[in-house]
Amino acid sequence: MEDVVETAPRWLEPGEQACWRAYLDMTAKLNAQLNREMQEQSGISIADFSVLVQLSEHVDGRMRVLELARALGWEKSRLSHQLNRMQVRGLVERSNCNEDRRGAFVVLTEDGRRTVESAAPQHVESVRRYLFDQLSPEQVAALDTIARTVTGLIDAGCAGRAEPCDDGGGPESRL
Amino acid sequence: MEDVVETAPRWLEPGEQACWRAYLDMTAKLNAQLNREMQEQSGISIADFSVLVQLSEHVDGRMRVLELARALGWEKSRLSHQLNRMQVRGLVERSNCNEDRRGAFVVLTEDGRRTVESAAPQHVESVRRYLFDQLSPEQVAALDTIARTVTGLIDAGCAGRAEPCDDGGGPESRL
DNA sequence: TAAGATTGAGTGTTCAATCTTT
DNA sequence: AAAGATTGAACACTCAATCTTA
Repeated sequence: MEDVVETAPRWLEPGEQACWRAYLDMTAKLNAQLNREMQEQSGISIADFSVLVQLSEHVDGRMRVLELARALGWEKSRLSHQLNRMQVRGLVERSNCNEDRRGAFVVLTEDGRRTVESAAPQHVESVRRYLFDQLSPEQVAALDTIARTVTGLIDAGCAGRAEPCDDGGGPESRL
Repeated sequence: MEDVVETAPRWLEPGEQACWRAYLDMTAKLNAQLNREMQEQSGISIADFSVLVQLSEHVDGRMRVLELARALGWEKSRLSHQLNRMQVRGLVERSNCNEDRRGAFVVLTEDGRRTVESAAPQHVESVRRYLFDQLSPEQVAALDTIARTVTGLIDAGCAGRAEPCDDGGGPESRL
């Protein structure tokens, strides 16, 4: 009756299982910790900081919204909401784009620039303390490789929308 | 005059910088992708799933709220809100604890059990596809070591801070 | 019609305050 | 008072719908 192909699930190996739990734990706690410290030290969130960093790395602290969204890898609506909150707090301003009236610019305010310049060194200290001070060069290289592999795979499958291409799960990987 | 200890900020090395950006990118995208697939395939979020998995690993699918919070490493208020939403959707129920009237039990419903049992194999497939199928055993080991190092450090420092630093998670669990 | 961007509703997360029982 | 748990408000993220200009 049940013609459903009910393949016996391939669970993770014990080592993989442990690694996955450890990974989840690390990302959750590191993220929470960095956010907490950023909030305490500079009064902004990591998301705020990410936006400010991008802007501060551009001439005049000025960027097109879509350009910013792409640089951050964020959805445009997320960025729009984020910019609203930041605008209310005086960290950024918006201005019109004359070449393409559909578009808009985001501009760093003086306050925004001061904030990011004070937050950056402290944030680097945190990242160093929790991560890079703890890792050997080999571990840094390994983490970098892993991260690029995973990100590359997701980016490749996400061409436009979800529905990842199921390749049958064979050992033939794109790498 | 020089009361302000203005140490020149020690920026990250280029390699560290690249690694950090790659790491942020990976965690954001992997998390988003896994959530998307879970939602599409099983109609629940990763957070829902985590709760269901914990409950399903206990006798009678029954746990004290605080026990559950510790197992997940979540703040109690976050869990409480989460349980409210899940209760509305019929995935869990609450019941009183007779030994300690302050406490409460969370219980898996039939629907909750069916949901987690159907979601688990698919989720494992996703995790395998995006992570473990891509990594060598050495990379898995490296990631595990890195994760434990970082988590351990944060847990150690968190003495005066947040809630529980749990680990020692179940030896025999699926995720 | 499509591109650039914003809005609103629904959902998730955090912090502080609250309530009950020990 | 402390422990177990819930609540409300503020903030953050996602999806779909919308608005304006190209």
